[in-house]
Amino acid sequence: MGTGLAGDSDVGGSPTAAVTRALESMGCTVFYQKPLTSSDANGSGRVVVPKAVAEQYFPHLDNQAGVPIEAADTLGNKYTFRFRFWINNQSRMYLLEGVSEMHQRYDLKVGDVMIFAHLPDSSLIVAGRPMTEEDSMRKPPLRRVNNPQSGVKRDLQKRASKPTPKSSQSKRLQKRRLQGDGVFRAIPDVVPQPESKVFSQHGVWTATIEIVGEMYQAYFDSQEDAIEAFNAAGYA
DNA sequence: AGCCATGCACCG
DNA sequence: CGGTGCATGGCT
Repeated sequence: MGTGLAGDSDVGGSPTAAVTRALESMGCTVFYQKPLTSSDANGSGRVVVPKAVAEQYFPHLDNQAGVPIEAADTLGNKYTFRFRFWINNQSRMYLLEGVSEMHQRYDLKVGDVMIFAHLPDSSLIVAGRPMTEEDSMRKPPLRRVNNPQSGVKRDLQKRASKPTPKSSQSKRLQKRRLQGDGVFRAIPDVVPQPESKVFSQHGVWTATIEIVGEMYQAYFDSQEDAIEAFNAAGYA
C-alpha cells in the first residue's frame, strides 16, 4: 500500500479520514483549510486568515477590534474565537484569536491543518487534522520544490474542455452557454471528496472529480453536458 | 504591488 | 516579561 495516490494513502481509520467522514455526514461544506505555520501554532492562539478567505467567508469588519465568532467542532464542542484584523501597510491582515483550546484538543502542531466548514445553515464548523503525506507534497508552509503543471492536469484539461464534438448530432450541444464553460479547474484547499460526481446546484450543473488528491470542478448548462464531460474525463 | 509569515517594540 | 498590535521582509 501507499502508492502515494490519493485514495489509498488515507483510507480506513486514519484521523483525516475520520474527520472527513464526520464533516461529510454533517453535510458540511469545507471552505478553507489552513496548514498551520509556526506562527499559527506557537501557542499565541492566533491564526492568520488569508485576506481573500476572510473577506469571502467571514463577516465584514468595520473596525480592527473585530467580532466574536461562534464555532463548533464535529464532536459538538463549542468555541468562541475573535475575528479581527491588523493594519498592515495600507491593508488588512486578518486573524482568528482564541484558537488555543481547539488546537490543544486536536493536538495541532506546525504543518497540521485547521479546517473551516459551513453547515447547511451556514454556521461555522472547525476541525483539525494531522498533516498528511499529501500535504507535505504541497506548497506551504514547506517550500515546494518545483511543480510545473503536471501532466495529469494538462491531460485532464485537454480531455474535458471539449470544444470538439461539433460534428454530427451536436445540435443540442450548441445551445447557449450561460454560465458553464465545461472546463475543469482545480479547487484549491478543498478536502478531496471520496466520490466524484455530477450534481446540480443553483441551477448550474456541476461535475466534480478527484485526481491525485485534488478536486476539479467544471460547470455546465445541462445535465447531459455535465455527464458527457464527466464520462470523457474517465469517471463512470 | 501586495500578501502573509514572523519579528519585535511597546505597554501593562 | 507576556501579550498586543504593528513593522519588516521574503516571496510571488
